[in-house]
Amino acid sequence: MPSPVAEGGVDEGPDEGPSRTAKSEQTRNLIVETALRLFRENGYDRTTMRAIAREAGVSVGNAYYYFGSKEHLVQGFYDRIQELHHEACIEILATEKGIGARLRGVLLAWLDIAEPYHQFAVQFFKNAADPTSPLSPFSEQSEPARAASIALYREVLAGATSKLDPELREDLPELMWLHQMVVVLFWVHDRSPNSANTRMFIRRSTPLFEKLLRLSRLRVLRSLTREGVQLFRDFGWIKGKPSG
Amino acid sequence: MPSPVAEGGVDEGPDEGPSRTAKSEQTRNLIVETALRLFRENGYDRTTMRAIAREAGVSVGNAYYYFGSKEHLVQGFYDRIQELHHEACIEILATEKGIGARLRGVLLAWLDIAEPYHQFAVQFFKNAADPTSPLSPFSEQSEPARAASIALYREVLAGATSKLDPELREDLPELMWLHQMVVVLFWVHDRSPNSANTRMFIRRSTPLFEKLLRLSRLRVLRSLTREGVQLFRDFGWIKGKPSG
DNA sequence: ATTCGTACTTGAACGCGTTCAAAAGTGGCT
DNA sequence: AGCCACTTTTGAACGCGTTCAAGTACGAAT
Repeated sequence: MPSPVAEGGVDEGPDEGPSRTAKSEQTRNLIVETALRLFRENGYDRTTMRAIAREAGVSVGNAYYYFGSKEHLVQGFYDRIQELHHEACIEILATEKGIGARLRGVLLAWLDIAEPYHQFAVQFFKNAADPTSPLSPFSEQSEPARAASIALYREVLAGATSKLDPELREDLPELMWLHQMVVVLFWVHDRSPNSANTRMFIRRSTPLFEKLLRLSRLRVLRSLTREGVQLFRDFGWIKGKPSG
Repeated sequence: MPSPVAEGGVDEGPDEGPSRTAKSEQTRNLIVETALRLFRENGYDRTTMRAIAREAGVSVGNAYYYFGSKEHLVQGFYDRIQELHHEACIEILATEKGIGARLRGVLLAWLDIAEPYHQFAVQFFKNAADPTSPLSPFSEQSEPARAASIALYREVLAGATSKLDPELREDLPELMWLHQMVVVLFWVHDRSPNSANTRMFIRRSTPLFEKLLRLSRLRVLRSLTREGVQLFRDFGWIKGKPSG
């Protein structure tokens, strides 16, 4: 499927791992597919690198040639989820028009897609808490995935009919992404069947969120809102210019 | 220092690990002290169980007799911090009277105490994100430490002179504990010298918190506040009765 | 003093993630 | 063909956390 690279052979690939010839791409995919299947079937901890290599028909060392560590295989999980989620959101955003409903739909869609990996997600979320890990959603390596996700929330906002504080509107997509990180944290801890609790949490918290947005336009709350947003900016959680 | 247990010899100790004779208590302490020292000096990852055992003058197996795993040694870190923090807070709470100042003092005191373990804290926070780990601050095993911490925030609130929504007041200590978890998460990610960013974050967010508390008494915000608090209750994050 | 039961201690061994020197494949050049 | 530089693949070996069958120490009972 992927067209072979026509360059001289220098490993100047923009992303991680060795250069991408057709052959190596094939092996690479074989390994990550096998790994994700085993993760789904047996969980992350019980899946050994030796088992992944055996099932894929390669040697352990070969897996490490393409992926720096067992954790790096999890990046495949990110990418897969991202892609499926984006597809699923297209039709949701085409139908729903209220900001609350759009947000709710997007979050619930994520849940549906991530559900098969629930038990395995516990392990992957350990990395998220480690700022030194390239797998942290805050890391530089995760920037593309993060940007794509924030762009999605920009669409959520763009198509919504509700009136909003224009100053807040600018920063909302990034705040919504942070909010999703909270939802994911909730989900990881959720042991109820089919993550019913997380779904209930989304259904109940999104109307509150909508109400909060409406109230933020009130005069009494204006200064609080601004100071709050400025705090987020100054610490680099969202991109707006610092107050300095 | 600890009085020997005078019982028949059945291992019915209320907390984890084997029974506590004077001898075993000594060995246990020796191991955890050595571990914490090495964690401080070399970080968590670079400290091996073999090194801990060697430095303590015992065998590896002996360390595992007292502590179920390397992670369990981290519980010693929790306990140590807890104790020092409580001591430090006594005089702070005796002098400061405003709710914002009290909260700020308590949080900054925690930072001062935890600072020597900063690099090691990254590792320990991985466990916090894992709900299946007994080391998670949300786990059953951490209940005593969590209760002690919440009691501290009850004191923070009790001695404060500010007027508050009485309904909110009841649940505030637990909400403040959740807030501290957020501060810790921030701190773990903070790479600035002497955690200056976290200190700045505390200094700027506590006044906002105070302002938010005052505003919560306004009529327009009442229903939002109630629904928000009820959400926290229904999902068991704080102890108030569910709305069922 | 001997025995007995329990508390404590040992260190070799296991399975894991990971590394690395060396082998095998691949394609362009003469 | 033969050589060369490079990419890809191999699997034994390393160090780690952890386990466990076997040992030792010690107070109480005989």
